[in-house]
Amino acid sequence: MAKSNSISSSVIKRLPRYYRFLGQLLKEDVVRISSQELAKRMKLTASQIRQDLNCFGGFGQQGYGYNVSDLHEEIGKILGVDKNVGAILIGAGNLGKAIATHINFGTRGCELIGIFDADEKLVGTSVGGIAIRSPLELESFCAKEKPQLAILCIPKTSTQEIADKLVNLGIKGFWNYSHYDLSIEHENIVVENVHLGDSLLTLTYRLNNL
Amino acid sequence: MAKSNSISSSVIKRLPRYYRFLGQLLKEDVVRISSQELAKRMKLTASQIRQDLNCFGGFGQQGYGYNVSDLHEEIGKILGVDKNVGAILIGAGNLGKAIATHINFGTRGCELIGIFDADEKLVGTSVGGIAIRSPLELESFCAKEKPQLAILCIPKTSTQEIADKLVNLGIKGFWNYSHYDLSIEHENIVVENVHLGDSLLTLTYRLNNL
DNA sequence: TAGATTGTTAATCGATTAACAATC
DNA sequence: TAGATTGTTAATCGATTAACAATC
Repeated sequence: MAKSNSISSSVIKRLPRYYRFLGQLLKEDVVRISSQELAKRMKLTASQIRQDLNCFGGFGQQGYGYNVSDLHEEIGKILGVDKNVGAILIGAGNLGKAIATHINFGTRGCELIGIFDADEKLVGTSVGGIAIRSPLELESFCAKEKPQLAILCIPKTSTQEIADKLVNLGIKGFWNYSHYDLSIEHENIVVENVHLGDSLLTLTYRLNNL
Repeated sequence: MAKSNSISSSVIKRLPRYYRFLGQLLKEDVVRISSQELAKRMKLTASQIRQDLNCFGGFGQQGYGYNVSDLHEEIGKILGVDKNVGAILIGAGNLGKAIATHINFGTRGCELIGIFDADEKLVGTSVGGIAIRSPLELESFCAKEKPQLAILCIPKTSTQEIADKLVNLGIKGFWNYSHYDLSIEHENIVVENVHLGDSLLTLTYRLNNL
């Protein structure tokens, strides 16, 4: 897909939200919706919705609007919810365990296939039905199962080192929860740094400046 | 502070990252840094850094750059890390527990002072040294302790209802982890919707479109 | 003083919004 | 056909980058 890389990240970041709202409309048995109605629900402008959707093609019909079910499916395809990307979790502390059990990977084009933790007391136990393995098994596991995605729930001091190692084992994407801004020099590697602490700080800033 | 509300949210969202990087420089015993050096580290432009900082005042010195310790402290003050905002957690499931134990509230101007869960089996137990209470106690607790911030780790179906209730109990800010886009009609309420699932979807989108 | 680097204004770039012809 | 609403182009707005005078 040549076009895909040219989509601005502002648009991409809005796609999951469209997908969620359309899923909700589907649940409410709404068959069709106009950009105007959807804009009202999502607190956006109708213009923006039409612009965003037209990055990927004309999903609507003049005089009618958008078919909710079709549009939901189309956006799902764009996001790749029908894919099955193998994911491994590194670090099974409080946060790692919560991610493993709380995130619905299946509906997001992923499957959690392995969990690793250096703590020997955890190795052998399981979280959400998935056994926790020793990092020593990482190499053979990746060679066999070929996960493409790694979720990092480890201390910031080891993040860069482990990420570099994982790149060599074939990992193409990082969902990074460590308090460290991961950046990978290799080409064709994607990183999503999640900084929950930053999110809290922007909230308290706004709270203190009401 | 009249000025505070006029700061664009693009700038505000970058502040915690500046704060983190300056904290790291401080650890590395770096005394002074130029916008250019900092830009290189943070993968930003020097222009942007100077523009951002000058929203709040001239923290630098021509010909010298910025004093790391001073700038760190100034940004900390702007973000309000020296404040002590009372926070309550609603919902002590996997995610709630992880938030309670994993987030360092103290260094972010907050203090977690109460946890609530409707599950009777959880009431009376504690997480991170804080007792889990019944939602029945919510009203009296808020009247007494006056928390300003609520962290919502509850199912999406009950989010809006509970949030509206909490507004009436004096809550001014919501850190919302439920899979629901919370919006509050009342004035002077701030909401930060965290959608971890959306974050994963944008990552898989990019992964599938490399 | 000369060199370095800020603070700030001006230029550019990109994203959002408005407008409207196309068309269902 | 008439009305509604899209797809798309043009206008606006805001954010980022560049440039440079001020100044330490």
